[in-house]
Amino acid sequence: MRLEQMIERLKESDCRITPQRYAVLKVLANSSEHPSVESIHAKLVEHYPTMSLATVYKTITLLKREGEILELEFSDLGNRYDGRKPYPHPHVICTECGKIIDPSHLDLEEITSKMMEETGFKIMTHRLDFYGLCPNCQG
Amino acid sequence: MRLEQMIERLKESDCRITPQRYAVLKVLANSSEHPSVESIHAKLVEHYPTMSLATVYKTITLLKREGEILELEFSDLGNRYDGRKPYPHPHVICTECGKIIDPSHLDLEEITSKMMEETGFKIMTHRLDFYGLCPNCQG
DNA sequence: TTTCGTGCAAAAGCTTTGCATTAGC
DNA sequence: GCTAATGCAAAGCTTTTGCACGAAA
Repeated sequence: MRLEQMIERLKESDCRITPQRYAVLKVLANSSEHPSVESIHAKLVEHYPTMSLATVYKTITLLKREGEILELEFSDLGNRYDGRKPYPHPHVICTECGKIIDPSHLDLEEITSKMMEETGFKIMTHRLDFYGLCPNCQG
Repeated sequence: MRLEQMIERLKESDCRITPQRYAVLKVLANSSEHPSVESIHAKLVEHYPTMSLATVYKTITLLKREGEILELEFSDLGNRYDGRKPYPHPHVICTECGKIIDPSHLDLEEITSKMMEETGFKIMTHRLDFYGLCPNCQG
């Protein structure tokens, strides 16, 4: 399961599993709504009143370095995180309410090969986002 | 040509074409390297010593509202802008030197339709970025 | 016991805003 | 002349950093 995988990876890199880190990992492993740093922190402060924003940021930096989290950068919505599927996959984003969902996987292998051929780049990863209105916001 | 198109659009929206705006538009219309606000400003200060960063930001906000510019959000590289092709198109980005190029157009029509069917979203636009090493940075 | 992590507050970027001055139209 | 745009400085956000204290192994 995701939580165990994350913990395993951090231990392999000689990181300590503190209660704070465990809590952040747990939220990331169990959230499908692509939370922000702010929302992770808000959720945790209820149970760990001293939990600081800096610790959430530091844990996320750590997970990014370990490749255990996917960062989605948005200048409007702020950065959002996907701890369940830390590999590139498409997202569908509502420009009205900020909802982000994962549609079924799309295979971009072939397109990626074509891009490498055409540009000479050695492509390592990609990002594919669709923007529009979710069913609720189409009123 | 792009510059004239931008000017036309701003005039239609009753915006004044000041020397400062004209200068920003000119840079955006003629740059293929997807400049940042900072680099646009740096280029212009040489000729217009009083040109302020705020004015560049305000002009870009205006162009975004008018749909005459494409904003590419990156938390590492900072936001970058494409004034030549203000519609969605793929980008190939070097993670080493920050170079951004436009490969030939890819048709995502069919994929977009599939996404709409699957998710119920009304998709208006998209973003597709490939990340890797450009030929120069592969040493 | 030694090293690493936490949490506070301060700093750092980047972008936006308020407001008096200046300049299009 | 009326109204909008400029440019400065200040404010706002998000994210990072420094450092003393506390906790993990």
